[in-house]
Amino acid sequence: MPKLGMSEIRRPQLIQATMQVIHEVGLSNATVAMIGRQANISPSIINHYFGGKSGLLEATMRSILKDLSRAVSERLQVIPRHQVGARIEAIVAGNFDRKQLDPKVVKTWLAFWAQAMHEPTLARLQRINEQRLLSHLRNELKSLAQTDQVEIMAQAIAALIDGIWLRGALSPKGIDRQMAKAIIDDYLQSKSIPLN
Amino acid sequence: MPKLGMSEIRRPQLIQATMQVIHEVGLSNATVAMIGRQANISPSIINHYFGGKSGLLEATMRSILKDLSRAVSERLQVIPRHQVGARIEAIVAGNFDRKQLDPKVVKTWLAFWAQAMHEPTLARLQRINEQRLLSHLRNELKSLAQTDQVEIMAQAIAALIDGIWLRGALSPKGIDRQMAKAIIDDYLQSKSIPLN
Amino acid sequence: MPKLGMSEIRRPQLIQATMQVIHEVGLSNATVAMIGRQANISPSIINHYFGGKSGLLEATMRSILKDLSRAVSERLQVIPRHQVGARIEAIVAGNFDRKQLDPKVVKTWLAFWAQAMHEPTLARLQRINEQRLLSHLRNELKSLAQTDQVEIMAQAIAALIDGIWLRGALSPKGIDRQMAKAIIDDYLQSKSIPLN
Amino acid sequence: MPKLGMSEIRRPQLIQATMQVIHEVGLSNATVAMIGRQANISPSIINHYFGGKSGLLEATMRSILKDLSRAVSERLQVIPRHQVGARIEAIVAGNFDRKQLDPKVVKTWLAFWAQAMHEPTLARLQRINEQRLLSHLRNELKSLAQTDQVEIMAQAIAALIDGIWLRGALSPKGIDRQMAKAIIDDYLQSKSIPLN
DNA sequence: GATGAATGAGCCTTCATTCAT
DNA sequence: AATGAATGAAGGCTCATTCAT
Repeated sequence: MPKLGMSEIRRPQLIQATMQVIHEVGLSNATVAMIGRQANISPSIINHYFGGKSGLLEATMRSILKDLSRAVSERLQVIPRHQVGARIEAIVAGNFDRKQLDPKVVKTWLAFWAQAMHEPTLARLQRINEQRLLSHLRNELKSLAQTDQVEIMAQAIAALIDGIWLRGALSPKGIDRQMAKAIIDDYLQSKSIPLN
Repeated sequence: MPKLGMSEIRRPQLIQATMQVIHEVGLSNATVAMIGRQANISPSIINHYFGGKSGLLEATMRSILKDLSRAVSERLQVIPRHQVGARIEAIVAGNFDRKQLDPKVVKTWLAFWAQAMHEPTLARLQRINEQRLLSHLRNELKSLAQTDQVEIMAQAIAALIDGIWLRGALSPKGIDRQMAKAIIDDYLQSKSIPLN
Repeated sequence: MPKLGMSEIRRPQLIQATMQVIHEVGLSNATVAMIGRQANISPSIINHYFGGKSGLLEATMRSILKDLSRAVSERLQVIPRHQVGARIEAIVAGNFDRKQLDPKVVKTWLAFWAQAMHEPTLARLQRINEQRLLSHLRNELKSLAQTDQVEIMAQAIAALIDGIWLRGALSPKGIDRQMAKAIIDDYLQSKSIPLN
Repeated sequence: MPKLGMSEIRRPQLIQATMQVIHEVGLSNATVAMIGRQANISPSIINHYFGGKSGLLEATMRSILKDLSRAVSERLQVIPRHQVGARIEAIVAGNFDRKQLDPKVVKTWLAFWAQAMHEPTLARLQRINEQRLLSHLRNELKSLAQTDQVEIMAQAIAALIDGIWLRGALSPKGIDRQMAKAIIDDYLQSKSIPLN
């Protein structure tokens, strides 16, 4: 966790460097030295401010999660409460925001997931994120159906988002934003949710 | 890839040990020595037969993929061609086969995905698997709708399967097989696909 | 030292294989497995018959030394005792016998020397060879000069032989047999030794 | 090759330690750990600065070659151009400089030669040295004889130097500096080169 | 605050050798 | 006589981390 006092210019540089290196060689092959070199920062300082390699990954993920959260919030803010379909589309769009599709970010997500299974700190981070999406969706859906259906639909949409994202991440073609929207809109229509 | 000649008794032991160790400490912390100890096998022989740590992961994933493939095939075999809904349910059920939900297997999958982004051999393995699911689904759906819809539905079901699987994997509660079936059946009903 | 009983066909094969592998990768990188493969012989048998890697090098050098010894003897036998110049030339020619110039043999010699400094068994072998050349030369020269001069000339000729051989071995052009003869003949002439 | 920045005190220590260990157990048995221990330096730092074991050998040989080169140059500098015999004696003496006769150095030379046949970097080093001696000698001799004779004499003296050196290195008595001088002076006299 | 020198722990891998067949 | 499976020991090297400047 970032001690205050670290130059606020260098922090984002370091986080970008972390993602870049993970992009190039993977988390397990990434070394503190590589990351430092990428950011033109001495490796020692990474230890000093982030308390080691895993602290750096945590900070990096916090940054990505914040971006994700903002991408969703911004889109929701401009859509009235009662336009449920549009609001769900906004949530989806936020999850497929351009920043989240950057290959660097994509690879960092995957590395994060694999690592989160073995580091409690990361696991907590992951759980919060997982629940946030669900709760956003439940929130929108609760006016449209009864509890059981709400739960199923929320889980379905969340699964669609994550599933499309994952399959795209693993495919050489990358994540197709249009396709994602088409698939989920189609689902919403099947469920008679008007998109406005 | 496993040279022939390795005792056919020890191979599966070694693969189980690999998954067990990945389960316990994660792929990046897993050492050949740990795996050897777990299987009561000298680390040297692992290198001899699998050509190193990454060869071992590859062999392990091939084994998991074969299990997955069989889990689907077996279920499909007993359902007539024309019962499309049931066949899709069979595909889904195969993907949520008990073996695939074992935490050891789940963690190995995640490690595999993260690693596949940086090792071509693993990437190829991953791509084959990704396509196999899609092609199974397209095959079933093509008698029900026109091409465009088939594609969207196939992608949706694939995404639901992977998304539910992933979210379950990352959740402390694990993967809920009933829930998975409920969500996907609900989707099929929305699409007016009879489940027989 | 070769236990009797080893197939007399395989022994020379193994020695050839040893030199071949030393030629290709050097002694320190040569492994028993490589040598076995080269000779189509299981590595275990090398241990069985030669008592390990160093025993194999010893046997190989014994074989080379025997060849060298024979190359000299054969040439001396056909030259009358009193034709001292010609006999010295014969000794020189034997040391530059075609077999001794084979790159495989050359590299094995160098490896042997380096190793001999640290293995008594090899050192003894080396010492015998070193003395044999000197004593051959002293033998021929003693009728031509007085003791002091004999010693100096014997040492000089021995040094010329070994020096030319060594410099050639280390040069990319290899050992030049004609040049060797020219240099040493020139030396003998300077010393007024008639070549007949 | 040595990255700059390594403490200039420790570099020579490390090179001495390398020779010492080669002296004791030979190059192939020498381990980075042994050398580090000998110099009171952690093995890791050797890799850091020399890029591995072979880099260390290279640095060590460069150091020995520099000593050799200086030993010759110093002696040549104090002898007038026209005293050819004395200058050749100086070259010889430089090659038999006390430092070069140290058993540690002798064994390192032998190890170097054997290794140079299989490592291009070392081979280049070796070739430069081989040519330097010849060109020194040709330079001195060219005023005394015609081209053909010059070449033969240069090769002869070079061979005598290396041959005496090698035979001494391999002999339990070591290299005899007086004997070396006697043999080569004798050769020069036979060739009517005045020693002044 | 920042750096680079230094380290020690540990991992992958190789290999000579042994053993059961 | 011969083999190939198996092992234990060890080596080179990498890397996160610490320390003195």
